[in-house]
Amino acid sequence: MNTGQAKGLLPGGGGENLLFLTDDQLRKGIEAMFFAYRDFTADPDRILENHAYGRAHHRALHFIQRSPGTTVNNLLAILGVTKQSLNRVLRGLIEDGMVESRVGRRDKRERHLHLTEKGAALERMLADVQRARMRAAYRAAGPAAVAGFRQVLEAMMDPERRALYHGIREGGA
Amino acid sequence: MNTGQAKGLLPGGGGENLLFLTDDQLRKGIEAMFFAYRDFTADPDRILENHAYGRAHHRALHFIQRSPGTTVNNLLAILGVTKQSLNRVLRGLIEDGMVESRVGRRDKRERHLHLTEKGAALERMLADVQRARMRAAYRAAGPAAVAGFRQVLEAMMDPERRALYHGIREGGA
DNA sequence: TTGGAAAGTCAACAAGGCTGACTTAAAATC
DNA sequence: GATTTTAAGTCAGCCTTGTTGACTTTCCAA
Repeated sequence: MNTGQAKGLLPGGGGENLLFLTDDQLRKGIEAMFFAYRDFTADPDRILENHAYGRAHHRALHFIQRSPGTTVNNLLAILGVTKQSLNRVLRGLIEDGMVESRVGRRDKRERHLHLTEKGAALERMLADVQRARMRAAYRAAGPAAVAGFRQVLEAMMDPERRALYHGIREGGA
Repeated sequence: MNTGQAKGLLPGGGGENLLFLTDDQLRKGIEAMFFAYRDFTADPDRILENHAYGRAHHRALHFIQRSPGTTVNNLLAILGVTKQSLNRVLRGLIEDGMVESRVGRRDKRERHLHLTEKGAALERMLADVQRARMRAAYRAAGPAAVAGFRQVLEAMMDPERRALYHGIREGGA
């Protein structure tokens, strides 16, 4: 790699300034992702510690809240982990009375996942602190910056993941 | 939480449109971070597998490349892990001839870290694929979006981390 | 009736975090 | 000069969360 693009201006190009594509700018973006992601997860992590849960539990709670009645297979696709890995997490949440697993009505092989009152309360706590940080960042940066933020993140996703990102719905038996 | 802000428009406010601060918009941002970060790390991860290394090794290589001659303590602060955790990773990289650890000239307690030729080559491979994804995303989104992307990520960082993000330099001897 | 899909389980393993305790060497301070 | 502090490194043990592989149960659908 290290294509000519890194130089900034394309000599005969359309005249657009391509300085934002230099290796240095790209590196700053990469480091920003690394640093920001750490702090992005830090607030929920602190709450999870008190409950003997980890980030994996948070993710499960989030997407069950987001799509109540979602099936295990569905969740598997969203989270991108193995059945065994998800099952361990889910088992804990169900045992602790955070998540309810209901046998499907149409297809009895499926299990539809729902948050209990208790689970919804925990999810709300986690979402609140994470949204608080996000809201502060959004407010500080302003609407135009937020639009750009979302655009770049979306462009960074693989096409299949982008489809997931847009099309989380299903569930609901 | 769930302050009135989530409603969108402040009735008596300055007239600015605050729809970008709704809980729904914030949730989309949170999910975008989750999905994008996965794919952001996926390309280097594939390369690392072939070398029996993990993400932790990548991070070490990146920041040593970025600040040649940096000390262990310095790297510790940047990565935000324990000495024991970093040491395990660093030991592997040194044994494999990827990283060189030189006793400090001024302060002989310090060890200054440098990439070897071999280490630099691996780091270049990792950086190349990660930059390629970043470049494609930047190009697709355009310079204005990129500026917003960086602004929001920076606003998401804790102040101390933001200082680190800006002020990685030191090292050098 | 049979094949395949959805879910769940057991076992074993690895990466990469963590804590706590302790050593060595060298610098800094009293 | 003696003492304290700092930088680095090490050993041991633990946890979470990911992995593979093998196997079962249930049930839908061809």
